[in-house]
Amino acid sequence: MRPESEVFREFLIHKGMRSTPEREEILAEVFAHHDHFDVEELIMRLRRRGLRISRASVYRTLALLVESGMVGEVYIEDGHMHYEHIYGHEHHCHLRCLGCRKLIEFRNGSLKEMEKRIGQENDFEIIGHKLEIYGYCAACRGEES
Amino acid sequence: MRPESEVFREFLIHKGMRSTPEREEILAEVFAHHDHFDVEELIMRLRRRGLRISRASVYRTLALLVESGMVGEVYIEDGHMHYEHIYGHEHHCHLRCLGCRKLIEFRNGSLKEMEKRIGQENDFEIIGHKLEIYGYCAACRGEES
DNA sequence: TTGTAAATGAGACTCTATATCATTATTTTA
DNA sequence: TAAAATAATGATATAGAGTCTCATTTACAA
Ligand SMILES: [Mn+2]
Ligand SMILES: [Mn+2]
Ligand SMILES: [Zn+2]
Ligand SMILES: [Zn+2]
Repeated sequence: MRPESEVFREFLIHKGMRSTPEREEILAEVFAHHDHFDVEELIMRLRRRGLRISRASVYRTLALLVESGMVGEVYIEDGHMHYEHIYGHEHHCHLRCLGCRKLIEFRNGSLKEMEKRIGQENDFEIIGHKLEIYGYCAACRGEES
Repeated sequence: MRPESEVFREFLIHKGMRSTPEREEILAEVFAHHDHFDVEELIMRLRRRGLRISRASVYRTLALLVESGMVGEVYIEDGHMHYEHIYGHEHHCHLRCLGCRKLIEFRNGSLKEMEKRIGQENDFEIIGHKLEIYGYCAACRGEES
């Protein structure tokens, strides 16, 4: 698998855009952790590494990463957008606990077939999906009973 | 099936809250159309009916309707929340066209079984799900080729 | 009818995200 | 390499969604 930096640089060049230190640092930080982060958290992580990249550039670069398909948006009912890196990872969906708000990842092969069927039934060319299942995790069920 | 107003009133009473003309009018308007609306649109519809209900009350009442389960939140990448009435309707998911942004509803029986399996595999008590599939509708595919 | 607790409405406020624009950096061209 | 052209950055202003405050009004129950 080709390194993230290379793929991103190619994406930028293809769009007639430039590779900059800021963009490379943000990319590196985004791929340094596997979790669901928000912009504020990302800025903090960059700061901790001694980098003072402006909020505007962080927002702009995240938009580019999403457009490139290397980063995904995660909807968390929290008033602001969250993100996760995707490139190099198998597609997954999210289980959300309504008790502790924890987000659990799970893989789901059978959605592929379902997608195919739904596409045919609705005359739709399907590119992807977002599935979030919500309920209660083991820990939260235990506490209540 | 019991009328919306009755169900909502019961929900309010159960919470120690009061039934008010504003809440009833908002409820009625929400159930007057089957579509995916935002707060601004809802306020406009109320205005057209000669009602001047404050923005704050509309927001507050929508939150109650969502809490009651009669109304669902619809995530549209548009900078603000959208809603749809749910009570009295079979559960459905959304197909979104990346071309014209149209939102198509579809029903999906096989997700029930999938939910069951995923719940067992992840030790999760599943309450519900949100599935959005995105791709290109027939019209948008036609235009391009 | 009266008292009390809750809801409304106007507007201030918060917060996320975007737009603006002067300055700085990168890339191209000569 | 130097100069010109183009794009990106960062500081800050701005926009917009949604929440909060609080004085006034209303619903409900005693
Ligand atoms: Mn994830
Ligand atoms: Mn719908
Ligand atoms: Zn939990
Ligand atoms: Zn379309």
